[in-house]
Amino acid sequence: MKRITHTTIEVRTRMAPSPTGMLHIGGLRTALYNYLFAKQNGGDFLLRIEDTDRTRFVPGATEKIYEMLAWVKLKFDDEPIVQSKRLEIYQKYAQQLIDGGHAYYCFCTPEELTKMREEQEKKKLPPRYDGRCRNITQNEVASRLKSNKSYVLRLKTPKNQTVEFDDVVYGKIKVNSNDIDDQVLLKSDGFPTYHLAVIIDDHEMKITHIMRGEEWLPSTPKHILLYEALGWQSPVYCHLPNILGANKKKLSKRTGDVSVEDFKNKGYLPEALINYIALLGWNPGTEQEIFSLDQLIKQFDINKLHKSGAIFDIKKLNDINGQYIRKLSKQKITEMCLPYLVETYGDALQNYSDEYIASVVALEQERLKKLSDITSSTKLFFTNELDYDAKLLPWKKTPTNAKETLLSAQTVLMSVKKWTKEGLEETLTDFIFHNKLTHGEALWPLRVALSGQENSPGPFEIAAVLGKEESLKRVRAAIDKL
RNA sequence: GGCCUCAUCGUCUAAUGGUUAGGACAUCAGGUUUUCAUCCUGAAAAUAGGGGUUCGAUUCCCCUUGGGGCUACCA
Repeated sequence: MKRITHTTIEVRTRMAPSPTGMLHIGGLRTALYNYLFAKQNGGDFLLRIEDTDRTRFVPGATEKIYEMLAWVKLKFDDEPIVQSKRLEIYQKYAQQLIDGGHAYYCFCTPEELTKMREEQEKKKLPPRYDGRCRNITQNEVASRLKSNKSYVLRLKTPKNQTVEFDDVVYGKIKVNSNDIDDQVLLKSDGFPTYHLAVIIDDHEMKITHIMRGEEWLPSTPKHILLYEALGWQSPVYCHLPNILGANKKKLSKRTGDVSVEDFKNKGYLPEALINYIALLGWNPGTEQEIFSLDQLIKQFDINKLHKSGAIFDIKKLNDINGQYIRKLSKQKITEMCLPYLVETYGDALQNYSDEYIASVVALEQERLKKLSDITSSTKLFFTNELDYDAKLLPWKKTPTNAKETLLSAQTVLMSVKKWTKEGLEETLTDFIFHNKLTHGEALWPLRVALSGQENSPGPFEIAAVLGKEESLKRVRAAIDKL
């Protein structure tokens, strides 16, 4: 296996998405590893938009990719390369391949090709181009071109030759060239296929290390052949195992959220997402699990990349995201939760002060797995009327005392001078002590009275946020229910 | 089908010839003088199977099984 030790040349990596949809988690991790490796070696991380398939092009997708990269703070160097603007370059090298006898014109129609494959399938042969256009004479080619026949360019795969390369994660890989198809290089619309474009661009961009998904592993021998045909030195290959869904298949829309934007919208922090996906296929070998981007740059080790695919586990992401959320300052977390609150409560939010909203958010901070959770747990703070079942009020251990304790608690509350969490706690524990009550029988009904919920923050916290008037109003309403 | 490839708790993983196979998430139990959450403690939980090599295999080799990827004028 190829081990990357120190690099004497400048490291240049790239991310090469195709604008056919949203940037997804797998693509982000590939980008991250490329970024980390480049940056830890003081190199460049480049971006290339692979838009050679006009039929799958999605308007706006490129912009989304930029937006998501910016969100996770993965900065790329230089201007992005856009493949659709480089057709002459691909055509120039394609000609070079033809001249060198490494590529040939193929005039087969799509119908012919389907028919060919059907026959191969019937005979249980591997579906592959049978090379029928391989030996068309130059004169014949010239005359067909003159009559404007539609054509593609195919790789002239050498026969019975071993193609081998050394992958950083998978080690030595050998393939017999007989198993390599005569891949189409230039499509009939004049656009290159991935295989042609990728080697030309990587060469011209001076990419030194290619880290890409393992789905490219089988086509790498084709790329090696092309590098040899053009007389170029091939970069270092480093194929990354796929990120898997719960079904152990490549993560896809069917397994749940895969687009980075979905995670952003749900309130995952970019730092947490980056932290988590960095761990999907790599770890430093220590017990550290929380990493900033800078720490990842320092500690990432291309030689410690795993071979097998990791299942994306939302529970673990939630845990890490929760840890990041808990570290946020009160001001920051409030800012970040505000859009979700506005979306849920709309204009009603106008009735509450900034301080009030901030203290509500602060109360929920340690409970949040993701920012969007803020909406479901804060209803009790943004309503005038609590709607709950009176059966919730009595404490399970002393169910008969609810009304009585609430009544006396009410009296005590009315006398509280320092209406703060601490003040309330002091007064009420005092009250509990003097009346020989247990905490549960006094605090459970009070907490339910204030929250209307089975689960909520504690009564002191809620009352402090709500204020004296609203708190007493709720206690009175609870007493009326009993 | 063919080619490539992978295999440690449910999940992410540590341990590359000698460990009671470690950690984290999730789960369960207990504690933190009310619930939830946080925090703390504890429990249960894995080397796919079979052959070798070796004094000794999670670790090296082979086979089997199982999984994944690719097999387009898509990337």
